[in-house]
Amino acid sequence: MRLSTKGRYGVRVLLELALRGGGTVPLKDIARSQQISLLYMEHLIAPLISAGIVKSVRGARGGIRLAKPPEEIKLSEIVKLLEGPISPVDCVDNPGTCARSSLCVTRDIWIELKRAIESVLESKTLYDLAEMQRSKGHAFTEEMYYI
Amino acid sequence: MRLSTKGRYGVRVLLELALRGGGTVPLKDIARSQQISLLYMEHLIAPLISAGIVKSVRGARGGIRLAKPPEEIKLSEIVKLLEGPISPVDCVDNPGTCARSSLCVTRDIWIELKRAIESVLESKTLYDLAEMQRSKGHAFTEEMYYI
DNA sequence: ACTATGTTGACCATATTAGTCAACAATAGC
DNA sequence: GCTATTGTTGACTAATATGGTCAACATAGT
Repeated sequence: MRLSTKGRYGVRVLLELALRGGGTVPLKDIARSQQISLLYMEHLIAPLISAGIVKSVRGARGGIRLAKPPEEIKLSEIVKLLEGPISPVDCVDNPGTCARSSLCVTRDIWIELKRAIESVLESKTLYDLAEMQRSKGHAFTEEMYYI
Repeated sequence: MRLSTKGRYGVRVLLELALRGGGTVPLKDIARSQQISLLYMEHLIAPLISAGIVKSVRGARGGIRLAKPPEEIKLSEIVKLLEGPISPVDCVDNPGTCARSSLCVTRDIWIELKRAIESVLESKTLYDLAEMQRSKGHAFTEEMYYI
């Protein structure tokens, strides 16, 4: 039940965008403040751009910004885009993968588990995270100049 | 957020033991009815034996059985033994792994996520699963002879 | 003794993860 | 229009995890 760096990094990057406000931010700056490899980050961003969560601007003084207001971006979206389906096992979304799906009670448990996970991730938006961050008394500046 | 075969197989094996009642069952039989490689299953069982969830008997007419009543075996135990800690990311259990843990709101989300997962797995025992299976109208026999 | 089981550790193929590199595309500013 | 600065893409790679097999051994029943 682990999250890979994709999901973790992705959420951090988008949270930083939310905290910075609406401006376009070069990948390099985010990579530095989040201490993520720039080249790796580029690959993380790609699916977020395709999905219309992030908008990018090429060329000098380019960068990325949120394509939607933070309150419209749920964590579940981000995690699904970067980690794939939430389901702990395949048969949850796709009963056909296992012949005993219809009789299987372990599947029922995994369904319940998926719902529990999804309910947490559906209930939080980037706006919520940004608010949490601000109420911790550490807005963007501190994160920015870390290290 | 995926479960490996270890966790899935492990739960299925133990559920079959619970459904069969208290008797000692050869690994071979379980491997056959669950369609799991016997040699792989042996490795799955080992940590369950060490943890005192399963008792084994060597030699002719040997096998395994539950070491405790099914209602005392929570799914969370099984999953933890076979998959490792429930936490979606390391910093949840071990804040020291990341210098920003104390200021990090994404960590707070992962903590919430862990709690949601744990709450599902803590609330279900093998007894509950066995009951669910029986009330589905498909007790052990059907599972047993499933090819 | 012999056979039927479980135990252990070494081994292996494949997939996934986490990244790097190089070539390219587009934009701003001169 | 040139150049520096950015993002885009696909190929590549090292390390690790996954899912399994094999062989040697330990132990119990007949």
